[in-house]
Amino acid sequence: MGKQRILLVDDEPDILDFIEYNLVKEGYDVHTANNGREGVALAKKLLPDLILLDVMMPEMDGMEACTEIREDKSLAQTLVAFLTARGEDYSQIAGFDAGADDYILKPIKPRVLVSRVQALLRRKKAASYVGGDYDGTGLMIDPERYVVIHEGKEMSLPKKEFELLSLLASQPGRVFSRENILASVWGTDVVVGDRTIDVHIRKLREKLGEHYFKTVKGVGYKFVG
Amino acid sequence: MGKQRILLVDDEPDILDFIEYNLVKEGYDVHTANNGREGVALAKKLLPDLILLDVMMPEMDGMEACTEIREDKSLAQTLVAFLTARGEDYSQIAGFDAGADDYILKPIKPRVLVSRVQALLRRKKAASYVGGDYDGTGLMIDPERYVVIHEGKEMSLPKKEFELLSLLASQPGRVFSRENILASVWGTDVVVGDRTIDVHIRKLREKLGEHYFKTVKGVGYKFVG
DNA sequence: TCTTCGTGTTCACACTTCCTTCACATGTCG
DNA sequence: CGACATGTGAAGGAAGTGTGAACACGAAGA
Repeated sequence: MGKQRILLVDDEPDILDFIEYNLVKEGYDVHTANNGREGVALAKKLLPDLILLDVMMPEMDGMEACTEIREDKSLAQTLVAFLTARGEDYSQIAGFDAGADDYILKPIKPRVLVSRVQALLRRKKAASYVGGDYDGTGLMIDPERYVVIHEGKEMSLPKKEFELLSLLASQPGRVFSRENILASVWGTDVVVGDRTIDVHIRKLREKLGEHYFKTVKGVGYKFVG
Repeated sequence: MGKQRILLVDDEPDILDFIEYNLVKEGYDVHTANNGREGVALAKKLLPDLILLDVMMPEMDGMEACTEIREDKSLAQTLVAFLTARGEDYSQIAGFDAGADDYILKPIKPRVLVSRVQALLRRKKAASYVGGDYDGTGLMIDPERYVVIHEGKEMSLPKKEFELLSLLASQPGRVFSRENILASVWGTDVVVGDRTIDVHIRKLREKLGEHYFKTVKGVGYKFVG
């Protein structure tokens, strides 16, 4: 399942570095942006697991950004946490529910930050798998045993295929762009041609059946339960 | 099963030292953490046999930690015991069942502690046979004597092979990553190349048969009953 | 002391599977 | 019909694992 990805958005480079350092140390895949606009744009590409959003920023502040994030369906699974200074107009934040999942107070203490982040991501991880109970007909993905149960048969898939399937099936019906898929399954630093995705999709189709994977031309692929 | 591993979580260094001393003396492999957050993180790496958890701690208290531990399937086999001071709000603890296996009252008396711990781990040991009752065909593991009964024949395995087998067979079907295996069988401080694992797997295959051990490329190994 | 054996580790090499790429075919939409 | 995106088959390379053998070490015994 690779590293979990965090997007960090703040306009102060010092704070960016500081938080990034602490999260990278814990093994997260951390990306940064300097303002809300950049942050939202990057979020759509990366599909991070968690976005840490400073409230006070130029260009687009945290709450605006959060609102946009919440409007984007592809980011429905992404958690958002605000970073707020104690002195800031708290009522405004508390009163206006932009859909954040957590609030973290500045000044930031590394341990607190890390444990909050871990807690958030743990909850997400626990809830991120498909199919729920197996009814005998559908498709069930079991990440712990690394197998897929399909029409009663248990089959094991190669790593990349398994991860690709896991991603698509995590939100049935949702279209994932090639960019999204590359970022999630291959990671952001690996460079592979995007035709590679097609080939893996083909293999999944061969193994599980055509109908599960729908191609959306010019956009990407989606899983249909 | 070699030394049994105990993770001790408490925020008071004195108590940590005191308990650690007493348990090490009894031959346990003791690790420590200073708060719940650290404790949970360490538990996932070490997969200890028993976790002793102070109830009152900063960062993350014992009950929170226990709840999280119980949510992690890889720790399903791990026992949890609370350390509680007589004065602490006992009703809260008794009322909220976080899934602890035992409660040990402070102040801690060495003899009591040790005997409770031994009792807990004995129960665990007794319950660690594979395949339930022995039907003459399967595989049975006897941790007391470092012996495996396979197809009616009793055979003794070298330490590392035995521990590796015990680990994999403790949760048949589950894939263990090389990282997990190293932490559990070799411990966290020993440094060995992970190809070593392959070699031990090979030996187990030679002795017990290919089919028990399935390789999941890029991920790890799993035991198939 | 010297040998012998069992164990644990590492290494080099063989092998298999998987991943990726490419070229070309097919399909879709204006 | 073009222009573009995706499907398909095959081929090469990369990554990960299996395998045989050598070495180090300590224990047990001659």
